[in-house]
Amino acid sequence: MKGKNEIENNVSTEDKIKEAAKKVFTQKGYAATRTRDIAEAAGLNLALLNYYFRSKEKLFDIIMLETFQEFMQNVVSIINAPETTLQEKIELMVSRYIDTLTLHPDLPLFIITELKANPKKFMNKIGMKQVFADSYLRKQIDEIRAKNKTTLPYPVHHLMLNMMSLIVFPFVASPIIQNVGGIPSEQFNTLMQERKKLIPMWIGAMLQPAMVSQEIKEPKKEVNKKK
Amino acid sequence: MKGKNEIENNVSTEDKIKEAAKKVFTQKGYAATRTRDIAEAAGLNLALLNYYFRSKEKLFDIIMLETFQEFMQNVVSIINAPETTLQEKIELMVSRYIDTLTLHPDLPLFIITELKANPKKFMNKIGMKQVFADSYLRKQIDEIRAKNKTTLPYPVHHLMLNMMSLIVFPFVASPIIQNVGGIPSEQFNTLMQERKKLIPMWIGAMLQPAMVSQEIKEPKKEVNKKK
DNA sequence: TTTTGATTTAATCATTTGTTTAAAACAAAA
DNA sequence: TTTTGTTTTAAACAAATGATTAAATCAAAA
Repeated sequence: MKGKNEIENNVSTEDKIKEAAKKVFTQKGYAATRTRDIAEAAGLNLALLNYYFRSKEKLFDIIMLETFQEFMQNVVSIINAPETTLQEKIELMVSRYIDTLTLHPDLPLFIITELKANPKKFMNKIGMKQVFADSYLRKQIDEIRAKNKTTLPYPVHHLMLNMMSLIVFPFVASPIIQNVGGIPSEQFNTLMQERKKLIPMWIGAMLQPAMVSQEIKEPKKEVNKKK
Repeated sequence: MKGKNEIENNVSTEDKIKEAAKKVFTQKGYAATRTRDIAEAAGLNLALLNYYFRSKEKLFDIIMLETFQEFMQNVVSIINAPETTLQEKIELMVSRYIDTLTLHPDLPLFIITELKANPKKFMNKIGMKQVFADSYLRKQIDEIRAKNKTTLPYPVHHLMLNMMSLIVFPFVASPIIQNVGGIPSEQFNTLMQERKKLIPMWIGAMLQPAMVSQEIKEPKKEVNKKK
């Protein structure tokens, strides 16, 4: 026999709950969300959460895992494509991430916070160690270094770190940038769009042997200029 | 008359509470910390928190404000010094921030999370809008741009954004970097130390008119190379 | 020493919050 | 229509949690 809700408004209550849970959890974090918040956001009776998912924690684990995988999948398929050049890979990653984060700016802070709150719990279930080390992207970077007959004056890790920093941090820090830095949200989005072109350029520069020791050309400072 | 605790072990109970509160709050965030956690961390009776600070929230507000100001003070004094060159300012900021964050890696995530959870509350009390826009650093960057007879192909905001991203993000994302990226904590710290020299170099490169459109020199890709 | 006001403690309170339960509503099968 | 298994609801429970209280303790002043 079948319950009434297999298809209702085209979406099952189970999915309504997941949708609402994802919204509230990613916005406020596990500790700050009340099961009642989720029920209200879903427009459903509180008891349904436990009926479908047993407990707040089990529901959260599902959301957390799905969100994390969704977030990482973005990058995995790109960095392992054999048919794109390094330049293309970088441009693709930057562009796709900025689009994703513009739509879902809460994701990175959510993932980082919850992973930090409970590292052991998710570390295993995620099985994602070495994604970068074994990637095709990594192979291509090594190729560049060989071709240029130069060793970058720093471990490759910095490159990946820089790329993620330049892409993700502005979104993570947007509460500060917008409130403290006094940058309104439209201007913020414009800046992020500009970065689609700028970040690949900056990363490119970091791969140039020529820029090994850049110094800033600036007017000599005179101390006590004001006497 | 005087209570017994004016000086005890050289530190008042009020300060013990603040110290413990700062530790627990910055580590777990407001929502996830229990007043009992703080009392236990301080080795004090639970009721003392309310005796000295009235409520969890009032105690939190004090910690939050002090922490934020401490975090910002680092930068304010540096970027407004008239006697240092731009290059020196950048090196100083990078170096000091990396040292601070190595000692207190929880600070940025804490500040960002709590500011996001309650923007209105802290926005006003902080009075820190326009710190960058009015800074001496900003003036110096504009000088460089004039001197180089080039306009950077992007708004100045990106520079400050990049610097903060390159410095702060690795610490914010350290749960991912260490657990998912499989980088142990000693190697992580080594990387951060390396960045004291690298970040000023990278930022320097971003100020060069020459690097306006860097492209990566790489071997041409052949599709189906494995055929 | 006694007194006094501040500080600390153990116990308790009231509210919030995750979860359960028993009954009602429902939709499909018989 | 009646039966049956599923889904939903209102109500209640138990534990957690922030806050309060009244008594005990303490250190300095008288």
